[in-house]
Amino acid sequence: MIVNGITVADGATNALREMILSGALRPGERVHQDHLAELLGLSRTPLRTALATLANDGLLDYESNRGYRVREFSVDTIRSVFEIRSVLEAQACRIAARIGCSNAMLDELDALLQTGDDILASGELDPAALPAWRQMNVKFHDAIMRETNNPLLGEFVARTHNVPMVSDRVILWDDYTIIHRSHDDHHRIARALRAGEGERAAAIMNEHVNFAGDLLIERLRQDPEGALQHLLSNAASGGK
Amino acid sequence: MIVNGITVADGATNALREMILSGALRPGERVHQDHLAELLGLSRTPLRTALATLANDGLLDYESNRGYRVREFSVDTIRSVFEIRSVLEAQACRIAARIGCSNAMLDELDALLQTGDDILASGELDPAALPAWRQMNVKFHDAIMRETNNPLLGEFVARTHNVPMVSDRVILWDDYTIIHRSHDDHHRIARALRAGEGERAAAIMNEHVNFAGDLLIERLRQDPEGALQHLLSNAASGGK
DNA sequence: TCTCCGCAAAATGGATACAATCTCGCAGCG
DNA sequence: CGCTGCGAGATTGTATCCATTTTGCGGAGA
Repeated sequence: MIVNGITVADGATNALREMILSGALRPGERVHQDHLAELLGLSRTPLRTALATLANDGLLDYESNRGYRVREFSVDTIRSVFEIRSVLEAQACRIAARIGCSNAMLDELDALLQTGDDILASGELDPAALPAWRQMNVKFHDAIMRETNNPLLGEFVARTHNVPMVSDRVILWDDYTIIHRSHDDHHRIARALRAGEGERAAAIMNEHVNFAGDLLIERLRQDPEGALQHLLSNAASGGK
Repeated sequence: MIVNGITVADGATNALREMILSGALRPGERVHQDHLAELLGLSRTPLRTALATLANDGLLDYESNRGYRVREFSVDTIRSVFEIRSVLEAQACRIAARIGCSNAMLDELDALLQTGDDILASGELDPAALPAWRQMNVKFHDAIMRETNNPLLGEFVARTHNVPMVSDRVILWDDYTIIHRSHDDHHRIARALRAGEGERAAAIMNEHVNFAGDLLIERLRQDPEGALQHLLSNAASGGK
């Protein structure tokens, strides 16, 4: 769905999304319409529109006459979403290769690869470089997605980002080796796409996304509360 | 999103979905709130809730202060959705095989296969048997989906059904050879799942769904108007 | 005749009021 | 002592009203 941030309801939608992703509204918590409307300084009508939107996005659960609650995402659910994202992004590689990537797109990938190389050149992970890295990463995946000429595919992947912590805005920025390997995946994916090797690019992309999921879940298991808080604030600060 | 059809808004959502899928509201047509509210016998408030829901489902387009229009789906878009459905359902096979299918589920698949065999036993396609076939087909795909213990996967596949004619409720019921082959796919998928051969089941499922898409698109190209009208009424009569 | 401006009608967005439903505690009974 | 049923408060669902924006027609001027 196209969002034009002109109406009050759209503003409320964005505000609520941030509140949920940032943890201001806790998973499982019930959403009081009167209370929230007063907090946001609007009436219940646009608020309800926003709530319906977020429920359809999968961030809220709804039950008749019992209102909305913030959806709870188990670790299993997060794993599930990575499984979905991995096959969708892999399919994007197949389609892009089949159609044939444009030179403009391949050049854009090269520029993004260079950006990543520069960030990693120092041999260590500078926390200050995280936002730039995140932006590079999002653009890289977006560029492939756009090249498919399959807007639905992009829509579906965007939906996976509605699950907290699955977004490619969330990066585990603490292990140089892992990040370096991840960027090496980017290099190999770009090379495969340039060569028209769709299945090869798809295979790399599939593992690329799946491993990110495995890593995230491992961290969540090791330190559920700490990792969760850190990652949520990480995501919230990366607003699009 | 869970829909419990208790409220007026939920009823309006379902009514509108049928109107769109059945073609009562034509693609590109503008949706007048006052007019529709009167037609459905309710006020604009629940109607607007329903419109917002369907817009998020992707059946309507929305623009601020200019209301809703019925979304137009090109043939390319339909092709795109089959590409998405094929990889998602294939992934469902992988997951189900990895986890290991329960005996209850395998028995259910066997019963559904038998139902299909019985319908095909006559050696020709009886139009009267279409609803039973459609039900069998939906249940077969659903059973695999449920076995993944990945509710998100089912949610995502359900979203693909919001695109007219992509739903597995829509069957091209005119070529015995093709239907027979399709059911043979079902047999092979079930056998592979029983044997724990996830990748094999996934490969068959992928082709199974993709071919259905190719077939549908070929028909749409041959006789755009006729096939479209026939299939839409086909889908509308198959309400869940 | 064409274009542009402006106003009026229509349609949407939002606020408020009212109805229906649920929640939860308390009292009465077994 | 625990369970059931009732009722008041809280909360959600719907209707109606008003404000804002869009749209389209018509007239004035070039």
